[in-house]
Amino acid sequence: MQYIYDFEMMSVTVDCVVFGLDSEDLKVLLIQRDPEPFAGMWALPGGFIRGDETLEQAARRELSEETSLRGIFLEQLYTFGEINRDPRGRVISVAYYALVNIDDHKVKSATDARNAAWFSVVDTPSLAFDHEKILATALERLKGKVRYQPIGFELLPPMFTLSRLQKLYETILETALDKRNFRRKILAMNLLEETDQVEQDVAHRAARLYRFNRRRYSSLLKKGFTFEV
Amino acid sequence: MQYIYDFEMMSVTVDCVVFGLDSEDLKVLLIQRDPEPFAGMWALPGGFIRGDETLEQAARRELSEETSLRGIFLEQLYTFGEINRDPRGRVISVAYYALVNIDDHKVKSATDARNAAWFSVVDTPSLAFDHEKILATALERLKGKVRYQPIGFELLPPMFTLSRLQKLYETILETALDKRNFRRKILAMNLLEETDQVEQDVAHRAARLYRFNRRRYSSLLKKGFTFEV
DNA sequence: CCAAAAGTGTTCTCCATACACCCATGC
DNA sequence: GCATGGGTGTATGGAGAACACTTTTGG
Repeated sequence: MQYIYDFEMMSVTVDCVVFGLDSEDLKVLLIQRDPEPFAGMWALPGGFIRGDETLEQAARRELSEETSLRGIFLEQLYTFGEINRDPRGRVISVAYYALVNIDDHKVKSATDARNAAWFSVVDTPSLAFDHEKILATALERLKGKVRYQPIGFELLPPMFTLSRLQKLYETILETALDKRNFRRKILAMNLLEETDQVEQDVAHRAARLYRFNRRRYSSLLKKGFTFEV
Repeated sequence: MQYIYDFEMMSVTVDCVVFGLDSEDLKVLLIQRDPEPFAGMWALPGGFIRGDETLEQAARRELSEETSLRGIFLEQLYTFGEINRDPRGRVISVAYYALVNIDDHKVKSATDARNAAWFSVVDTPSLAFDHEKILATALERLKGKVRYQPIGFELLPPMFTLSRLQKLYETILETALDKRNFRRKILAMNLLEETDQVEQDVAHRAARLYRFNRRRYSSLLKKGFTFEV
């Protein structure tokens, strides 16, 4: 069977917006491009999709090759298809966004990338292609989604304090939250498990550590529960 | 500049899920395919993207060619890239969904399509390619989005009764709503303009017609207002 | 003992919900 | 005059928002 003509072919890439969170702010992982075009410039990790891999497989492969990240939260964001978004010709890009616990992932660069580094999302260098637009779209999506789905936990280690979680929402949503109200609301959802451990090496009273219970979330989902911060 | 190799090229299509609403239920617009593969089968309107058009332009062109629809609400849905989703080879599809006032659009078929027709979303024939999956994704998106953004109005004529609007939400969300509470809530948002007209040709008391005020919505948006049904 | 963050209850307001009857119109 | 949907108010309960002090720990 052959009904496709050469003139209908184009190139397709994936680009990944990887978010991380440290004690100061929300960060995005960028790589410094080695190949032309835009050699030397900062860009989102990504590359061409191969004929034998799905979109998500391509995104995971590129992440692994360019940043050594594996097994992380990854979700499709949007597909960008402006005609001149790539100087090499007509290239359509399927963008993904990813969330990682930044401490687990002190990244090392590899093929295609000279260098990889975390940048504060409020202070990024200028980016190759239309990657600034992709980043802006990803940020908007993250802000919208984090309130209604329990994806924020992907940015934290498995065990975390309630203050850390609150600060996460305050950072991403750019608002202040009331400590007592936040705790009451988040605990009332019954999605957090209290552990018997506390944070270590702090110069004040150590806070209790909690764990997000995915299992409980899926079962509540079926009963019509909706997460909301 | 030439850095792209032939082996990195693939075909890209757009497919459109067009929703309409009549007095009974939510409908989707399908076309009966003329060309192989899947000749004779029902499918979503769509086709190959050309080198000189953006994704949205391609979607609008295909809609216009295959269904004569123009100037309608259209938004990107998701990109489907399973390896064997198209028997002709590797084809990635960028899906869009559209909302139309079904009465304005008694569709006529044209090129590529033998026939176009509205089907109830709860009773569709089996579809070509992975179009059933695309339709399911679109339905899910519509259900999620209609509650938080005023897109439902796209399915209605410019002037409509409150009962019609309520029925719209009841149909899409598959729930019953309380008439008094619905009216109070929707009117309290201040997004509907009361007109001095009433519906015509009904065998009972004629209901007042309202109009959605887009202008007012954009200005409220800036003040942090969020629509919610 | 001081600095730093942890942890904890109550009040008030507002919004969502539940609920039933009379009215206007066409036939 | 009857069938059909249009149109309207009130009472209750629960959730969100505002708000400040004591406790624990390390240095």
